[in-house]
Amino acid sequence: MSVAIENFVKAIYKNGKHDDNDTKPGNIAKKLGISNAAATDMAKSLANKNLINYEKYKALELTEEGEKLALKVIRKHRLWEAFLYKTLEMSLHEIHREAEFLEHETSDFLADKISEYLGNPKFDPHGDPIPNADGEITTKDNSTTLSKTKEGKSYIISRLMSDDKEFFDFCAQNGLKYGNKIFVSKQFSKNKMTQININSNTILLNEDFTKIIYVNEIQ
Amino acid sequence: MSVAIENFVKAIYKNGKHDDNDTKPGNIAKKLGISNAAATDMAKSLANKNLINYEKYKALELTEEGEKLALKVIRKHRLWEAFLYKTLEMSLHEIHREAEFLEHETSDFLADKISEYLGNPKFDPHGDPIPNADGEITTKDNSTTLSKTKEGKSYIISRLMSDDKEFFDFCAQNGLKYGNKIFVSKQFSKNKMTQININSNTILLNEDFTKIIYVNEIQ
DNA sequence: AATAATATTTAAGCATACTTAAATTTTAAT
DNA sequence: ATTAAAATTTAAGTATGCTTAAATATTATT
Ligand SMILES: [Mn+2]
Ligand SMILES: [Mn+2]
Ligand SMILES: [Mn+2]
Ligand SMILES: [Mn+2]
Repeated sequence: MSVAIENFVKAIYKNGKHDDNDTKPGNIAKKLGISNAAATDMAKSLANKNLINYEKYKALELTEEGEKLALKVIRKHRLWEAFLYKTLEMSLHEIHREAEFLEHETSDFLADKISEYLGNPKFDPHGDPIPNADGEITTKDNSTTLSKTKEGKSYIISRLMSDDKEFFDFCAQNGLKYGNKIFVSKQFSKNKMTQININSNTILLNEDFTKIIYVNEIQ
Repeated sequence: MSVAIENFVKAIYKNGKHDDNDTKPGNIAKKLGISNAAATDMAKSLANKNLINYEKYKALELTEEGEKLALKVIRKHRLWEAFLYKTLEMSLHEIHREAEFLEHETSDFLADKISEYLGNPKFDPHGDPIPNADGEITTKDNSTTLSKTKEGKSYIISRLMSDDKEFFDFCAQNGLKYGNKIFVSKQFSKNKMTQININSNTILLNEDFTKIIYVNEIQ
């Protein structure tokens, strides 16, 4: 399958996960930076290949086969991120940028080799789950966003959901990293801002960031 | 530059190295598995982009710019081979197969990271030289093929020039590896077969193999 | 030097993945 | 329920990178 097709089914899969964002052609088009007309064309072509179900004017739905392909691409993406992060010590932003291309030129064989080398990790360096070779994700996810946490509790960072360089730079500078511990000292004005303590520093985060940082409460 | 273009200039560069194989469209076409007509089309298009000089019915010649691009692709290819060979312990055949695709989706930044990780190696696991970031190859190559060696002398393997799985499998099984030492015990019938000793085994190689195994004499 | 064989180029056509502009349908607002 | 706004689809067209078949030029053979 071509790069265009792989990016397309991946975009449908990701948009489909969060029902706020839907999978109508226009949204996929926006995500991929192509015209709406191109998205409609591609939708028809993918329906022909049995990768999606397409009904005029309706949201796009992946078939089982389509979802499998999407998960394969996502698996390769996240394995690359984990591999480059570990071996070459690249930043969260850099690994994502490279993985976006490498994901399409990686044999299943190589993906498995990388996975094995890393000890078959279940999560990538952003905390995103890595599908296994059969396209299954073992997501027992009971994490919440930082914006929903309670004052006076401690949490472990479980996921940094973004692909923005500025955000990742900020995280790196302030020790906001997958697996690190933070303490929520105050929630301001109906959770529009969150004050946390980390590494004996106090930092104040606004909603833009607290909504993409996922955490698990420490019992 | 597209994958098609990168493979094309790389093929011209490689065919141009050994004047037995020339760089006329037909030979490039054969190497890439495309029609002669497609090769002519591409030649015109590359001339337009100033990557080659094209004159009807003549051999194709890379411009300085074209050669730079070819060397960049070759650099990435060989860095990938070295990186995968080291980290994932893949075979010579496997690393080549993967590198053939990865070479086109690797930023200069990532290539430099890989190079640095490996200690800026000058040769890949086949013994092929790796161009540096400026596209320079430091090839002070005084190696000869095994077919030209003399009885009773010892040599170090410096290069395995092939992309054939059977050959590499044979090499792996018999300790024929970049950097390993061999002793030439006999040359048969005008060097059509060569008998060598390696790891206390005696093996007899015919010309198909002795012409793609390069060695340096041990003084 | 003429002829046959081989290689290259031209021509016409196709699939993919895009574009913009116009037509149509859906959705939202009055 | 009409109407206006927004999204989707259709239509027409483009660039890339291929194909096969025919025309043309080069190279090899006699
Ligand atoms: Mn990513
Ligand atoms: Mn991608
Ligand atoms: Mn190789
Ligand atoms: Mn290649």
